Amino acid sequence: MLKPTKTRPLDRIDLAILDALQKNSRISNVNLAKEVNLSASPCLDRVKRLEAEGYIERYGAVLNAAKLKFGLTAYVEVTLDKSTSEVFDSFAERVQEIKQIAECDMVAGGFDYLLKIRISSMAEYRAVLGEVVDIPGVAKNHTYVVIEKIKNDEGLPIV
Amino acid sequence: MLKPTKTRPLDRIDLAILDALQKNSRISNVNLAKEVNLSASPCLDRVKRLEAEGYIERYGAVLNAAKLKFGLTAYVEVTLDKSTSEVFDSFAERVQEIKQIAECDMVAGGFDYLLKIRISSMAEYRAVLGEVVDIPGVAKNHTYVVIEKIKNDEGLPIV
DNA sequence: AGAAAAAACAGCAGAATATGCTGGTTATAT
DNA sequence: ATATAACCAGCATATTCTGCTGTTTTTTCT
Repeated sequence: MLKPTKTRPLDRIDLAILDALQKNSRISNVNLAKEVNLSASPCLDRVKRLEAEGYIERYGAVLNAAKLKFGLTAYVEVTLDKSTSEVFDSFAERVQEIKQIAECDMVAGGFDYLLKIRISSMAEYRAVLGEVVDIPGVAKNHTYVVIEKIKNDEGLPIV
Repeated sequence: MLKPTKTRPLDRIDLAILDALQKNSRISNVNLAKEVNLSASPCLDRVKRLEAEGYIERYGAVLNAAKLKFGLTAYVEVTLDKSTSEVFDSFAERVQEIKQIAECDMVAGGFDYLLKIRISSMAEYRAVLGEVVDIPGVAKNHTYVVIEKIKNDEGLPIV
């Protein structure tokens, strides 16, 4: 019989560590320990455990999109004309290859996929849209260009 | 007379540094230097400069949403019934307060705002939707629940 | 409730890293 | 061609990481 991996629930300190790290992943361990009222060693132990248990997927830097020529964002709704796993799979595959597609979700409620694309200009948007509509099975699409960012994704509200 | 701040374009090494950091912000400076074929000091200088010039907005940890009770994602399209700056402002203000709203963009092309919400259950979704429709000026909304994540946002494709 | 076991904790020491400084090189502009 | 400025590598010191030890607290089982 398979013993389930011992998965202790997270306590208040674990959540404080996760929140501190998602707000600033380059904080030194000693400062992190101070922030969560722990000494350095147990704090480091907990961070290692949270990493090992998969609560932390990765540490990343958030870059300034506008300064790096990705100032425009658009959402594209895509409808496929056939619902076969073959069409789904080839669509998913092509989506990985088009680097301007930042995110792609399969959704329920009216169309099939919602794409978030990041581009530098409408000319580049036009080029990307051309690539998307050429994917086999794509029947319809509709684009919504972002005019203003109202709320930025700053991580999970775990506190 | 105001001298424009000397803004040198980014070279290949700068881009390599930014890409390495967005993929792993906790890399040590000496390893980062190795990766971009530099010695430690100039590498650190460049990182500091990229931070100061705003290319790096912040360093964060990406947490596992499913393990932290945010396993469901939904997109909500919202249409307002009046286009006054007063309605816009109060909407933006309320959006900041509702913590399940991870992202909010004002868009052109059919409706006014696209919300990305993260919740743990349909019951919580129902509660959040109630809060959204109670914001003054909200006329219509439509929800698309995410069935499958096809492509995750892994940062800007700067290489 | 009490004893045994397990987990968590703080402090310490050696290894690794960050960081400011110096001198030398390369690129840029006049 | 020369002067100027930016960039680079290496070094020294201060800080931080990280594994280890003994102690305390919490949990579990009787």
